[in-house]
Amino acid sequence: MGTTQLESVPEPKYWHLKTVLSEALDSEFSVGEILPNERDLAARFGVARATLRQALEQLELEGRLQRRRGVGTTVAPPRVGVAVGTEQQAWPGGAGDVWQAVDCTPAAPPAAVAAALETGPDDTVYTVRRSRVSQGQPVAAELLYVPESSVPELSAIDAPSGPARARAVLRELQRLELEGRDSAVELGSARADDARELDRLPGAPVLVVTTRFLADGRTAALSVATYRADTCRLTFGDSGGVEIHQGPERQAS
Amino acid sequence: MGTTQLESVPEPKYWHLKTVLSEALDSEFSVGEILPNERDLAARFGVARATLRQALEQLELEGRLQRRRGVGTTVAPPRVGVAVGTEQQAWPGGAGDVWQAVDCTPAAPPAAVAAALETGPDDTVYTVRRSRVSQGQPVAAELLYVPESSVPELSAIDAPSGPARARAVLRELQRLELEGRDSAVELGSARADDARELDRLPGAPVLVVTTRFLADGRTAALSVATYRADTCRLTFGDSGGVEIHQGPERQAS
DNA sequence: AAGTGGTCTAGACCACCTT
DNA sequence: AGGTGGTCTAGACCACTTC
Repeated sequence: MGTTQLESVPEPKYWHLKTVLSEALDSEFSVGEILPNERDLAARFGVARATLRQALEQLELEGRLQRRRGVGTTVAPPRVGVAVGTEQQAWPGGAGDVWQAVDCTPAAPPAAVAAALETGPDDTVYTVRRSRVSQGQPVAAELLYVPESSVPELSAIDAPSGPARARAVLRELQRLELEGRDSAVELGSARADDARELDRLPGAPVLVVTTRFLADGRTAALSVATYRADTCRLTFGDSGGVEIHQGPERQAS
Repeated sequence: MGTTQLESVPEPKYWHLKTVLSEALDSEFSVGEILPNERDLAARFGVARATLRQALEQLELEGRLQRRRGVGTTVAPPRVGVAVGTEQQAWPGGAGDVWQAVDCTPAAPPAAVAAALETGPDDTVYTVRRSRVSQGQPVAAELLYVPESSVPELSAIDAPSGPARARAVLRELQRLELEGRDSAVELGSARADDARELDRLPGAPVLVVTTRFLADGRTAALSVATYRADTCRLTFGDSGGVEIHQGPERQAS
């Protein structure tokens, strides 16, 4: 009879909430502004705090919000574009490299890395830790695996301490002729150590960029770089990359 | 005195749970195998269902699990690598294109797209919907925006219906000389229509690849492609890209 | 000390798929 | 009809930051 079936697929509350909040962010808030706390927001929308949090989580995943424990929830600035494709058609550590070497330890790598490097289980592989900063914020942490066979001239005496040894390894790498690289991007969640370096909680969503450096017809080095997914837009290709953002952007006073 | 402060930073339950489950997946389960249901698993580990779900969500985000309402939770196969960088240094729709045209509607695009295309608010822009299938599974949905000025010879009479008109637009595009492209990758969540096409729920995590096609010194077309983040590894560069996976892989019987 | 977001619980009901 | 995952509630306590 008269029971017209509108809303045959009822929208979940948190989904509708997300839409409402998203529009409010565009029209009523400025970048950097602090939102009301979760308990107040939940009460205002008449939902449980867990439901509100589900909406906030999505908005944070999309880079619209930033939440910090003990502080509050703020409107996030647009994502920063970080170049990962070109601009560095060279070895890590070459001219114009945006990475900063942290330290370097010789150790047997994880099994999956050893397989990709085609090294035996007992071959030593240098693990270089590097970090990348953009606009004052840490955006990525990297583990660069360099098998000993790629830097045969390196002697342990060259550099006793952390960052110095890392730079020595990178310098030795330049002696090889780079034949090509290929990369892959996938979604992951931050390990505890990466999370600390990226100023996020463990499990935060990250974009994992795995790059293989080819020389001498084999994989001469392998980089696993972990980018903050909430704040970064990875750009590839000729120039900067496209920025598609949703609404008006204003600056907090 | 004796109260040695181990575990000064107590690990959250869901995080520990995730680790335990992850190891169990490596050693005791095969790809495609069905896990016990959430209520049983929660009881077995002595936690609330919500806590268990927090762990499962992370594992799904990392591509280790696949959950389907009404069915159950299964062990996911390794992510498929999908090439997005090279292999198609040509216009969309050219030889070897892996995309399948769905339909095409002339309409005013979203404001953000119009800005990137540098078109006026009243210029008509063809919106071509395409989909990409890999190994029998839908992996991506694309919206390709082509301003009318990029396909001046196109007449509406050429192709009355959906897919045919889409192909006509792509064909006209080939007449321009492609000068370059640049792309950006970022994390997003699936809109309702994309989610339906990707066989996921709305809000599912996706990798959004935005590509600008340059010709005549301007942006001649703009592609916004939405890839399933749980099942895809985007590869760029010379060859296939590296696969780093955690543990042993077996096949379900 | 007070206020914030992060974790956790023990329930309830719903939408979807299989049988 | 019965079982699955998805949504939602109303609380509680904890970790962290700021005052």
